[in-house]
Amino acid sequence: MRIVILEDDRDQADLLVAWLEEAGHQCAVYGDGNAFIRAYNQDSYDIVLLDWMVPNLSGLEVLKHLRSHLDNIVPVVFITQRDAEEDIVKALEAGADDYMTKPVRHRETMARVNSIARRMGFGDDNTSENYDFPPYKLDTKLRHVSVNDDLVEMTQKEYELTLFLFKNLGRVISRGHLLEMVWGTSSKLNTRTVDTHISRLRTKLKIEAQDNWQLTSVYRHGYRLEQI
Amino acid sequence: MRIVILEDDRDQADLLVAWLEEAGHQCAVYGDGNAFIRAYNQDSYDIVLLDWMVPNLSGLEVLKHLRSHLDNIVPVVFITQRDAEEDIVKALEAGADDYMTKPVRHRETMARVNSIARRMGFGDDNTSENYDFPPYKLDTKLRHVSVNDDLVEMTQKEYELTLFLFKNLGRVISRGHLLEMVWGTSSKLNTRTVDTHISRLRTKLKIEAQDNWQLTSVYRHGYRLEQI
DNA sequence: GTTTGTTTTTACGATCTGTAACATCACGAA
DNA sequence: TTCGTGATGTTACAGATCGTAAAAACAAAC
Repeated sequence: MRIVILEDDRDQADLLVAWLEEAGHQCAVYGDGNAFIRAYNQDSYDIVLLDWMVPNLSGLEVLKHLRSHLDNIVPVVFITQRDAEEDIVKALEAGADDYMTKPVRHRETMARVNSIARRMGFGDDNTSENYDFPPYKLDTKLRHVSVNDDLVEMTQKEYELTLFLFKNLGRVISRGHLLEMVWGTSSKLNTRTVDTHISRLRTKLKIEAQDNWQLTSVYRHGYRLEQI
Repeated sequence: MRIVILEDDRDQADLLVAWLEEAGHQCAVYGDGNAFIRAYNQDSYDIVLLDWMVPNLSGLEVLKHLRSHLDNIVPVVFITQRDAEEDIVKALEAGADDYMTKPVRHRETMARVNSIARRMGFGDDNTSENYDFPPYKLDTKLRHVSVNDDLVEMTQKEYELTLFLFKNLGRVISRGHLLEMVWGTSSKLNTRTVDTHISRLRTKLKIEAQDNWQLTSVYRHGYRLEQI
């Protein structure tokens, strides 16, 4: 998964990155609040790890900005000093999903990240979970998508993209994010492949014909599938 | 939120700023009445904290000037000595929304600020709210704006700006404030982007054709959308 | 090698958005 | 009051971005 970390302590960040990359995740690290927000303006991630004490803008400020302006769905794990209990309350109230206290430990970190991953259905393929958002149905076992119970003929890539979009319903997903999670190619941002596939999905899923669904582009960012 | 503080005691101000920034707010501090008014001439805020005793112009004078010349909507919290009860009456009569007595305490301060924040709808995502100001209607779910039930074709930026203006009906909003809340860019004040977009909105919303609506510029400040 | 189905690139028109340009307006100084 | 300076209103435009169709590249099966 794509994980972004806000942490000004270099060593601390390196440690987290090492653990997470070992587990097969992709990490981006920013050292201060403004850099983090600038980055999130251009891109999207699957998990956010926020340190409380960072230069420039506190983690809490970043969190509030994230929730109100950028993404109020992405899971956020807050990292704070062990003794600052009231910080925890504030962080959770402001929309954090979980927290850890410093010093962070390997097992705990991976447990929390994996828990989120599982909850998001990113585990292995044993999550034979199905999705039912009328008129759409996804059968993850058979890799079938249907509209009003009519099977939609889809290629591999189209199915993967559809599944990912449904897993991130309501969120703006950057092209980089899609390329990485669906195509597996990091870098390589100067391609129009994503756009082409989105266009094809719009046709195949008959999005236009549904009055409560839209698959919209967000200028200079990416795409969002939502039910309204 | 954007909070401006008038307080000449450096320590006192630092304390307030620390608390407020910790809670994710953005603060500006001025030490005397004239500086405060000069600042408010150039910018707008979501909350004003006014100390009673400041050099140059008393808090009450500042408040009166603020209400009569600058902004008679922004919530003002007045800070006064514990024993000066008559000051409180005067302050509330002059248009203050709330007051606190010195020495200010953490819990109390945050409670009052949060209350205002909640009242202003800055709390959580009350984004499912719709707005109905005839002949204008905003559907925040569909991100649609209509005039006399005719859908107005808008780009995303235009919609965001419209929404923000309606959320701040009757208030003068500085360009800096708009750039920060709609564009997400602090700094960068030497652009005419806001003006251009406002102009486009005037056309699309047919402001001129409505005899009880105006979207006016306030010289060297910003813009105000109001129903008259 | 050919066929067939999939994926990516290319191409081009439409759309979005900030800047430039210039006319007009507001305000303060003389 | 008049005048000058800087701010605003508005339109035009340029560069970037997006939608989509069609061509090209690729890959697997025959």
